[in-house]
Amino acid sequence: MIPSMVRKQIDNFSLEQICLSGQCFRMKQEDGEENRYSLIAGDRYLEIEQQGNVNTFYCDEETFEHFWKDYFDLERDYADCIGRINPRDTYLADAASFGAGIRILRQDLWEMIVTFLISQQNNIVRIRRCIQNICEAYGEERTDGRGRLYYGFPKPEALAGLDEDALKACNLGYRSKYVVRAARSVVSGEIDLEAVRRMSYKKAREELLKLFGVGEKVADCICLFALHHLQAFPMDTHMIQALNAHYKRGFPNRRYKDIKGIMQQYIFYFELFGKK
DNA sequence: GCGCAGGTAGAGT
DNA sequence: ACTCTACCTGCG
Repeated sequence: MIPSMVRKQIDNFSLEQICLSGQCFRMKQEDGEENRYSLIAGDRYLEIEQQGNVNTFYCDEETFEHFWKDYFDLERDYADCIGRINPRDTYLADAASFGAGIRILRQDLWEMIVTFLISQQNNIVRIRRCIQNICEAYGEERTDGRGRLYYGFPKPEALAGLDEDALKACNLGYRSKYVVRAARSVVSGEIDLEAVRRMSYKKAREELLKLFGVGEKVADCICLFALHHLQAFPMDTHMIQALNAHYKRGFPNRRYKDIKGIMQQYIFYFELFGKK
């Protein structure tokens, strides 16, 4: 049987940039295969090949239309967002031009809660390893299209019963208890993820802040990368530095009110990878 | 050895 | 309302 695939031309879409922009820790470039990426989202596995603006998604049409199109936010016109940048703001214009291929994904809520709990005071290499570790230890085994084994993301139920320090074995360090307690909060119904999904940005943020270990930065990352609240503007150390250097009179929140999160990603990515 | 990496909770002013 | 510090771990 020939594996099914979907081929699409898409502008402003760079898998490399999405992969590096630090919002998705389960997408990686396949070694030895230059333009090929693999991605695990929840329990789904996808391979994509990217040559210029031609993208081949290795899945059937139905799955692409129903899931991945939405996941990668392919319906949104990012050129239009970039076009809204104040031309006199050369810093933001440069950042956006550098990161034009970034897209804000629509990732799984539970997965983002755990991922960004792990991200605090941590570096990207280790974050990826931590996630890989908990998936291998507590995620369900699955096989991809080529018969290779991979692990889904551990469900709250799989983590809720653990000792608070159990995930230190997965290199989470002091973040172990944050993750275990979050799992308990979900399983006990103390926080209702389905309800959070339906909430406004303000309400969802408030709700997420109730979780032990979730502060403002992590709550905003979850709002942006899982709930697609584009008003969210996560402030981490890099953003504080960038805003101090380039927006002494404050970031123009009003102008970008409904797409601040996209601008945040351009700045963040530019700060990390754009400087020579 | 020491400081830091995409923070946060808790205690102390 | 601020400011300070401990917190795991690995890497330079």
